[in-house]
Amino acid sequence: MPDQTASSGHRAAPVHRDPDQVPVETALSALADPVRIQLIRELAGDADWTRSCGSFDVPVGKAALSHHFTVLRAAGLVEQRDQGAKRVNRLRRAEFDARFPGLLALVLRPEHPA
Amino acid sequence: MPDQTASSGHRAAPVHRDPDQVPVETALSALADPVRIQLIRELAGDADWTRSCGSFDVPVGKAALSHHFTVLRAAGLVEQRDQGAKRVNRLRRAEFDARFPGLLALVLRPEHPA
DNA sequence: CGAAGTGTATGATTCTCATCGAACACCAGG
DNA sequence: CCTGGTGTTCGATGAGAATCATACACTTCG
Repeated sequence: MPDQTASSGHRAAPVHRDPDQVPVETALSALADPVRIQLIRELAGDADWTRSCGSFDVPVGKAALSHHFTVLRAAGLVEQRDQGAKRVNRLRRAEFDARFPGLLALVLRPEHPA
Repeated sequence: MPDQTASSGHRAAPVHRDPDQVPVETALSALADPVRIQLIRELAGDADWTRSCGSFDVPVGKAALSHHFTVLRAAGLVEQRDQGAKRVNRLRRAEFDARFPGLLALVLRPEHPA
């Protein structure tokens, strides 16, 4: 009977970085990619811990997707948690916004004025 | 006897792009480079039209420097004007900030306290 | 005019990064 | 236990970016 806190296992454990320790240049280059921008936007649209990595509609394979999440974690933009077989995500809104005020808003903002 | 408005000549004329027509991704990748960040920072420290392209203390050659300015122009970050033999620069603070509020501030902000 | 200074254009080189395919590890369910 | 689903890792590939050295165009000044 599986524990309700789930994940009794010992797995790789995703490497996170606190937004406070992220250089500006890293944050900018993390967001300067169309695929990652789309990930952030979709992630912002749903509640925390409701989206698994594979649930995003992006035009890349699994390997590339995994890479993008690594970049996002290293930039302090997303947090990941293992939930059973899946790895679920959370956008670190408050923390990231405290470190880089307004930056997330620019990316989440609806595209092209005209 | 040189005209006081200077530049009687017919030269290449630098290609500019209005910040309103710049995609977010372009702005971010333009600022996601250490050399260009330094250029923006130095440029912000002095008055408009007082800095020529060669007056920046960056660890790259002339060709690469010229390339970086091309990128900055295409991102709507700087404006250039020919003044005699030199090409002088101006940071498009207001216009760029109107298009991407807060972004320039993040880059100009003093680097991580610790 | 000739020389020196400033910036651009071109071509080649190097590096980084995004991507894929395949192999592997882990979890859940029959 | 075996199978299908999820995600990571590895190696290789390709595209794009940054850089340099050289050559060129234009300006200014002697």
